[in-house]
Amino acid sequence: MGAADDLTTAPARQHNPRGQGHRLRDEIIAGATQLIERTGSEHSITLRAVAREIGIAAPSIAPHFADRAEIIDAVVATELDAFTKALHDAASGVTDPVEAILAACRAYVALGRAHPKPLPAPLRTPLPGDLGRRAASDARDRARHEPHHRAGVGLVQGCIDAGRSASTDAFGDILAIWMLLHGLVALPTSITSLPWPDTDRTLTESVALLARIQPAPRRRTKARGQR
Amino acid sequence: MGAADDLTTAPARQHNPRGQGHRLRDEIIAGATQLIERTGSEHSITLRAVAREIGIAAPSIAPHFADRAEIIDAVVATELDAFTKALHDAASGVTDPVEAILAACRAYVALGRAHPKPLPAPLRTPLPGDLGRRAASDARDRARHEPHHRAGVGLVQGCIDAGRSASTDAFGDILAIWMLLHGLVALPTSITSLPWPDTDRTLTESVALLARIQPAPRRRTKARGQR
DNA sequence: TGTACATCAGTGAACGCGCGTTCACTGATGTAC
DNA sequence: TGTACATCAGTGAACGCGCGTTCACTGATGTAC
Repeated sequence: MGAADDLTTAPARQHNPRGQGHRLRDEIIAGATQLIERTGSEHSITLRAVAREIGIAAPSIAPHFADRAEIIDAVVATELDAFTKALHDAASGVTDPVEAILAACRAYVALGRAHPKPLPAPLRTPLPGDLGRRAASDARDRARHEPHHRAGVGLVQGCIDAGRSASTDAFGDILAIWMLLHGLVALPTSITSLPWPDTDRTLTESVALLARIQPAPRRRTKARGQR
Repeated sequence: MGAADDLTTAPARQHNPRGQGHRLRDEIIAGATQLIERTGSEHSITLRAVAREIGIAAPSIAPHFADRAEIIDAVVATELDAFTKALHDAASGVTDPVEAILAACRAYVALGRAHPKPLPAPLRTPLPGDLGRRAASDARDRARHEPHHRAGVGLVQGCIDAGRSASTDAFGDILAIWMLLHGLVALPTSITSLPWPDTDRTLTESVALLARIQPAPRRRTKARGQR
């Protein structure tokens, strides 16, 4: 065991500075996310596997997470934050209210499909399996999902206010749209043998129906080629 | 180890008759289904657990199933058959075409929700995780899902033929409805903290929209209080 | 300014457990002669 | 009609593996005196 070994073997991770132990928590979440993305399944999340992934000893996880469910929960929470932000960004630059809601819906589907099959799309099967059981902390769960729900209500309301939607229940209609989007992400991915129609066409048409979009803008002085 | 033990301990299962070894296969599927229903997760399917459930030795499974994925696959196939049949039954007695499609949709959601959370609703997350990988035998996968898809096309077509639907694409429209139903089953179950609207109302309204159901029946001599 | 000590951050060997798989086997039943 | 043998259906002990968890520890850094 000469000095050479210190160079070839993993050099015994240097500790985080005092009071900064929580930094490891973020590394654990990042490692778990990588693991899910690489293997395509949250099955692969075990304490030992995550520890291996980021090069620490398995017991070092204990101070930060009680069990694998807590780690997965943290991954989901992180992804959901990014997801909510991406949805917001997708719609925020768009002035036409119908185009805005469609842009958000397209972003939803794109994000959902970008993730590997089983878990990490926060939407795919939002809180699966045993996780669902422990994440039952309803207040937190709600705090996670309400932001994009509220944003969705706003998008439908925008169409109503502009006279582009006949909806009288923005609250309920956006949930129906959400259900459709969930299926639009999940079904063609898992049942690959059926001849699913073009995603964007389905999305555009079906969202328009569920949002009760009206064909004519109703505004008198609609500029035509104005874009 | 007297004769009394033969009565109190499990009496060393008597073999199936010669040539009937395949009977055990059905027992294994039934045991696995029970296990999933009881634990609420296909995680609980292990060769040993299934063997325990039906009182056989673990190696006895090997001749019938190569691994746990094959067992889960068989459970899904069995459930899908029952599911397709239930959908058919739900709609077959109904003469009004709009009511028929709604009845099938209600049956879909009821069946989906009747099953424990994660797997066994064949629809919930149809072919999850590692299963998806191995069930890639596309021809079989298609043979499983095409029957209820075709039935769905027929239901929409029935509405079109009766002048109750403005749909020009029964094929695509039923798929959009399927996506909605998938979300209607999955989302309120997994995200319990949001104030989901009444399921039946959402279903009735949204399916009518996606199937492009027209408000007026168009038939001249519509009987009013006829039931 | 020193120095002893407490605390923090993390290690590494060892454990018991359930898992899938192997291997030699048992006992009933059909079949060849 | 007997009898030896092959086959089928399934058993039970043993294995090696990865897992979560325990336990005593190490070494750096801040703090009290």
